[in-house]
Amino acid sequence: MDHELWPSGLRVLVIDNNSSYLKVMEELLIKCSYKVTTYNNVREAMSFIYGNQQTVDLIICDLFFPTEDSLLILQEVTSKFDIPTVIMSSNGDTSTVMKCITNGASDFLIKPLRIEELKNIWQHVFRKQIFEAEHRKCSNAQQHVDHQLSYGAMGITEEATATLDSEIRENNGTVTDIRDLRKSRLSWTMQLHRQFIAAVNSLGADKAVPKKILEIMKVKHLTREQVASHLQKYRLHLRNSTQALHKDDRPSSSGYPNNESSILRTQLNSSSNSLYFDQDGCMEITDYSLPKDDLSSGSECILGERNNYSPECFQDFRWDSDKQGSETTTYIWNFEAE
DNA sequence: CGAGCAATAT
DNA sequence: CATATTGCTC
Repeated sequence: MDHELWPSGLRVLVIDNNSSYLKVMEELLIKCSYKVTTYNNVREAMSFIYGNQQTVDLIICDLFFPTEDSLLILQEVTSKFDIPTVIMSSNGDTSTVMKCITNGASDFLIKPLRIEELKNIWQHVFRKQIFEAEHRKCSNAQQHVDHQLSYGAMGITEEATATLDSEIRENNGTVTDIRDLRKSRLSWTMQLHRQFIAAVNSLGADKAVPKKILEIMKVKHLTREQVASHLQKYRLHLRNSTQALHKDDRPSSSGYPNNESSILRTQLNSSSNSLYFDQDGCMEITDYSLPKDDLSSGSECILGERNNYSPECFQDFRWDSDKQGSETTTYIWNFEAE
């Protein structure tokens, strides 16, 4: 699969009462570098979904014999959890397909599935994201514009994807969801890192463990492993910088006291080539912001308007480093360096 | 199970 | 390069 641009790790839940076909599906999906969970039993699958709503990106479900029951399940899943659901069946007559689609299915696939079809399946959750983002944008600022036409059929591609990550992931400058199907790996932006730091600080240096940090951050689709990895790096850099500051009174070799210069040097090093860690992450100053953590999970738009409704505003925000070609991950750092 | 750490992989 | 994963100890 393509390296950075493939949504690997997309979490797919497959339901089919035929266990051997489940196995086939699993292999195919793994070849697409998705994460797969399979169930041959609807009840178990449903209880899994109930317990892991935030953990399932897409459901692929066989059309079971009592078609009506399948449709009920379909309705429940799509309405209650808002998880895109694909129906597969060996019987592809039009009325069945129609029923599935009208009951909320994102797609209908004829049963001996080829891997090509599964490769493209992520688009359904991607679409959902885009529509949510667009919808939010409309309800935010504009009351009545003729949207229907504005993003009718395929207008989705260019503009919507360009604004997707900021629209989807940020709410008042607070990151609430990191999922971005164009990228396989998470990028720790300043915002996200600040929330991480806020969580660490509010817990206290000793009690800051990945699981609790994750809870406090309240960022959808962020995993404990990702937090752990970041925490590990964070502590490493923390250790390095304090270590450097400390051994600084004993200059390395020559008879100079040279204190300040080495401090400056270490600070320069850490701020230029690497990260945001020292900027607001310095733990020596411990409780620099205990209170304003979002204990109120709501995080509503109190300030109401961000002026980003029209393309013109974006141009104002454009950095000169903003050459379209380059990847999204990098220019964030330019932003931070300033 | 999960934290923490280093090595290793992508 | 930053992030993810693995393997190990506690």
